[in-house]
Amino acid sequence: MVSIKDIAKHAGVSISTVSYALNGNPKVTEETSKRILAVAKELNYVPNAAARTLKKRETKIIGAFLTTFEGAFYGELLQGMKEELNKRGYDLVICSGTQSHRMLPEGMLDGAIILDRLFSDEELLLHAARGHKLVVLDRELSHKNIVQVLLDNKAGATFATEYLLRQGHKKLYAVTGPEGSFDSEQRLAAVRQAVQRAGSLQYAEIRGNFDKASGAAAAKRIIEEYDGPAAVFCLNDEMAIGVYNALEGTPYRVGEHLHVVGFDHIDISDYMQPRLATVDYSERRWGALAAEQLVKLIACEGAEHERIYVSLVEGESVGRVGE
Amino acid sequence: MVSIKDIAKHAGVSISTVSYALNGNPKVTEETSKRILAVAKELNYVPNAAARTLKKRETKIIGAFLTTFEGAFYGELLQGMKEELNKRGYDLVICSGTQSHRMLPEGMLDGAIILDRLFSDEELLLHAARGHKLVVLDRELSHKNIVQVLLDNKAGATFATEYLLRQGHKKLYAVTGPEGSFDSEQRLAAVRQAVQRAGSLQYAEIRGNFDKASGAAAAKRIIEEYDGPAAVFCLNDEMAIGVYNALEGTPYRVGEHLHVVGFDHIDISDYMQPRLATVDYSERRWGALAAEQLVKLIACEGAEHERIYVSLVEGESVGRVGE
DNA sequence: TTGTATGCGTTATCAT
DNA sequence: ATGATAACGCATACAA
Repeated sequence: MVSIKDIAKHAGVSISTVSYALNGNPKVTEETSKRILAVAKELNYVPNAAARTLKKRETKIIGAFLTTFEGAFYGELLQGMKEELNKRGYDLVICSGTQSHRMLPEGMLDGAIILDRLFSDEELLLHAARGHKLVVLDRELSHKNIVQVLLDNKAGATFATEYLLRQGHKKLYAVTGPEGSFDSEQRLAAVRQAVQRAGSLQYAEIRGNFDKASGAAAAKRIIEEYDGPAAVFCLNDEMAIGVYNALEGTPYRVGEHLHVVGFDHIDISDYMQPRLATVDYSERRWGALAAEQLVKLIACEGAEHERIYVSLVEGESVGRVGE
Repeated sequence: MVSIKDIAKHAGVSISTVSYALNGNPKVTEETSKRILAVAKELNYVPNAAARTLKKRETKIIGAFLTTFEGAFYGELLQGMKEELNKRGYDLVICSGTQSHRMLPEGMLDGAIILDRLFSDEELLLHAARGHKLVVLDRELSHKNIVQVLLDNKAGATFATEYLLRQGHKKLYAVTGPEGSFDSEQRLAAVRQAVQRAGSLQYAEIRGNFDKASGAAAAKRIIEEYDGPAAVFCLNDEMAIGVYNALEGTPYRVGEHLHVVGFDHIDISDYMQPRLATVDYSERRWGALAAEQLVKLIACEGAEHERIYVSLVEGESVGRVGE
């Protein structure tokens, strides 16, 4: 490995001069600087990250933590983060699994964006207490080193529910996410509120898991007790796909017998037959905003909690009933 | 930040004793060791990664480089890598974009798995020449510090093409991936070979981009010049979805007018109507094998090039013609 | 068994 | 404008 010491030797200067030259410090002459840079290139010099980090106590790397790489990989969200971070001189790495949590306290990251139930609130608060900067996308958590950038789940779920009610539906199912999911719980709370406001109607909740299989299972149960048009709010699109699949080969049709709304507006929802009504938001913007707030937090520039706005996308998966 | 120096002070021993104790070196008494560990826990000690790396010249972190985070295609692949690496004491981080390439030469990674056309062959060879260990999943590259773990594209494309021919098809389209894609080129070569072997039949290639839009564009063109059943081998499933979409609202049907085969066996291919014929392989196994080889390479245990086997999944997207 | 001392590659402070 | 030198936190060879 070639270090600044080698460069110094070859250029006939001291290591401090080399360091200055490499970092563009104006203290060193244009002349020597140019010579040093040339030698550095000649020797294929690359600075050692560990040494720089040890000295400067920063890595210029941000970690995004996901529960798993599978399923919805949050492609656009991550892309949004990456672009924003790169613009601001940071690199992004994606991490998953409890093993990788060590990277935060060990100082390999200047900050982290959390979308990962494998982190407990306590653990995050501990890291924050040690001075690590965090942005959480999947929970509410109060600490001066933590900022929240959250989806407006409440608005989304309210839009969806009221849409179903507006279409005349009197029988409503909510298919939830897994136990303890922040998104699921927030959405569910909004549904309950909207249902309560609406007054007399049949309402039931079915526990799901945010995956296709649990959507299909929910559909099966709904079919079994079918006694007229039912509205089904799947708390994410993935489960709505499961509902569609479960109806294949049965006499029941989406938009006719089961009226389905999803959440997330994932790519294929536009291509589903009938087209899936869902709740839309910009993943990219979400990621970019999270990144922006994290950088501000690190720079101590007064980062603030943010909310990502959502909108309803209507579709033929929901038909009118009643009158 | 609390360092071993602090622990030493609190425990009334020297820093080397602390270091030994923390690393489980048997040179230190059970007694003192226990006391030191207790103090460490008490003080919430966490080792500093930069310092450890600077000294040991290893990070125990592997980087996987992707061209982009978008498209949910690599979830299982990454999961396979992660699980295998974790088992072997390594952590995995996912990186994307040329900016992040620096992590490799700067020594933040003990090795890298490459699936990223943003890396040129020259750049990879340069890193390898510097002693960095690489596994490439998207090209053939010869160097003692590089091992290849490649999909058996040739077998897959041959299976797909021969399947179409077996079903009596005489008119064949291949919809390709982007210019310079290794997978696309390998698959295409195999198609050409199979076509040539088959003798007299109509064959045309349409340049695609591995995304839905280019699949749809290809379908439009095929429809325009339609003059009887046509077989369409989309070199990945994503483009096959595009073909399906493009046919919506036209009188043409998949499995009847256009006979489609894809490649990758992505999740939704099983749910498409009609079910998509495609080429299957285990992403998870691919990732695990890549990880395994990389670790071997790092440990200088004679890693070897590997091949991931594939198989054909038949589907109603292809019907019989002729006789 | 424990302590002392050195160096990993940088940055940065202080002399010169 | 440039050089000598001291950290940064840790591992380890060697001394005691």
